[in-house]
Amino acid sequence: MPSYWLLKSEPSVFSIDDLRAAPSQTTSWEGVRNYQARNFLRDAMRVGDLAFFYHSNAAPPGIAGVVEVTRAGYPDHTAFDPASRYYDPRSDPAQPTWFMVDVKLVRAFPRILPLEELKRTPGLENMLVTRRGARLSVQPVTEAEWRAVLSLID
DNA sequence: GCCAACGTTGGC
DNA sequence: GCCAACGTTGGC
Repeated sequence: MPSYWLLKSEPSVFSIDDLRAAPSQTTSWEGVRNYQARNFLRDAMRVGDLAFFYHSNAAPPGIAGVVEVTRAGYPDHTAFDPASRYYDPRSDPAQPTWFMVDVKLVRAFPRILPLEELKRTPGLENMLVTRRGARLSVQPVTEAEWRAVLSLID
């Protein structure tokens, strides 16, 4: 059984359209610099897991589609690159602090599912992304929540 | 652009 | 180990 996740990205940085245009519609999910989110990337996400692609800092913010994990956690090399916006000199290549996964586009929704709609959907009251102040950029999603979200589209 | 909520840092 | 200060996230 796959596990379910939600991955946040600012579309001005990397949107679902950018993923659609990427080679093999696949990208590395780099730049996560939060320990709780890192732990999910490093320890929990498995090949075949599915994730919602969430547009944060967008108008409107919301879920844009679905991606699949195609490579499990491995060191985020952007932390070692001084030219990268994600550079972290404290991450030691011999014992990396930060990790990433690879994800491939499964589907872009025909419309963005706005956060506001998620918030008033029965069954999503406890979904992390609908909770105020939930800043975590990699979030677990329950199977019931996963289905409830998809029922808004399909 | 504002600002509340949150995570991290660092002095003690 | 506490906690105030600071920086960041992200909705609005």
